[in-house]
Amino acid sequence: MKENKSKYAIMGILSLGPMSGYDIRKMFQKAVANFWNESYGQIYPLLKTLVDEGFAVKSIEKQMGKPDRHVYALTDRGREELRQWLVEPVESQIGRIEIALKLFFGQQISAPDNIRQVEHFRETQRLESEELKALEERVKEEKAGNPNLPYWLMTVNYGQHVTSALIQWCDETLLALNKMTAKTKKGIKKGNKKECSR
Amino acid sequence: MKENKSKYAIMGILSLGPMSGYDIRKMFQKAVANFWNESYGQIYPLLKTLVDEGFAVKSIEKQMGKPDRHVYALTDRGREELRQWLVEPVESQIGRIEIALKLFFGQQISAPDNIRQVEHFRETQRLESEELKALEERVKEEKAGNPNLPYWLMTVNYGQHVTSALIQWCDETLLALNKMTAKTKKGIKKGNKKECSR
DNA sequence: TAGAGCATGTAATAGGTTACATGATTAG
DNA sequence: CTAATCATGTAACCTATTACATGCTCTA
Repeated sequence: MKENKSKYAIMGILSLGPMSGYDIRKMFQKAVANFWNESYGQIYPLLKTLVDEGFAVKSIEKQMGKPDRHVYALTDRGREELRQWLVEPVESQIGRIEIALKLFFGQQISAPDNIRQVEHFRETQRLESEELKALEERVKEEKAGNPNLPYWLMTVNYGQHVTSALIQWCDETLLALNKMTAKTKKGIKKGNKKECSR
Repeated sequence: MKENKSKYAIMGILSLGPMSGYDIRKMFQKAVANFWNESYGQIYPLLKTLVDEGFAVKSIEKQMGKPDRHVYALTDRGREELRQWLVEPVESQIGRIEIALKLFFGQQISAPDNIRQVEHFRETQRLESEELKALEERVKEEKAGNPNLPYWLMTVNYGQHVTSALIQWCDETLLALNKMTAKTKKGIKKGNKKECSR
């Protein structure tokens, strides 16, 4: 069980059509950037091993003025290997969530510092949410009729569900943090009712 | 910006009190397992560097029958270093979400295979959700009065928001996948109305 | 003329898991 | 008697990012 996920990610991209390493990178960045990424340092060496294993074939396209394109295409064996991975159930992966880790140690810093932290996180999620909305529109337009479209929209929807859940969590958490500061301040100075509405 | 997160994670655990590497591992497993993890292979070498950098001090507790405990405690400098990290805003990290990647390539496999995949994922989230509920109860009971408690509950809440959002996403996605198969089958045999309610 | 885009790749480094090595005690 | 728990640590290995090296063309 030492499966290399990057290998399958690259094979998956190649299943959409023959591509160069450069193209693959661009694909990662524009289509799946919100849940996956691969760098050249992974892509180029892995393309070589895919060829060695018989999962892909390479052909060279000469271009004028631009460097040659090394175009890779999945073989039948490669497609079969990919399918086998796709049907294998995903096992739960414990991601590293930095905001949660920092908040877990929140007692070490002041309440306003924690609030600042959560507010900043909320903003990143709001931006992400907007990007996903834009991506949804773009992909619906550009890929109308493409048989992959329904699946692609499901992955966008995944991100949308997560971001809105996190924004909600931020709001709840900010409320709780504000209550904590309010309690602390009450003993020092009362009548200090700052706006807590949201 | 080559910050080693594991280092800060370990310092954070040490901020809760002096501990051995063994204790630290246990802490990760029982308190933050749903969003962070560290293996011995990381913990022991990093504890050594923490001492070298002056962020922790080591003392040895002898025990009878059991191996010695190497107990580490944060120094003032260590606590300061930790605080500096805690207030630094988290930058968005693009996690690798395997279920989304597989679904992105869903066209390569059959609709029932995709359904099986999402149903399995849903089940992992349901289990996770139950574990979080149990963790919440346990921590509320065991850590009543502990000043860390409110922060710890916020991190549990994070997980709860995410899991319920994902369960909802699974239901939506399963509905869409079922519609897709229904459409495909309509042309072949009609009157075959399998239950799609949920 | 500077910088972005096209296009390939490698090397150094960092980050992380797993297996291994050791060995006593205790609970089932 | 077996397995788990206590307890430390290292070595081999895998995975991943970043910086580097090269060099042409097109646009601002």
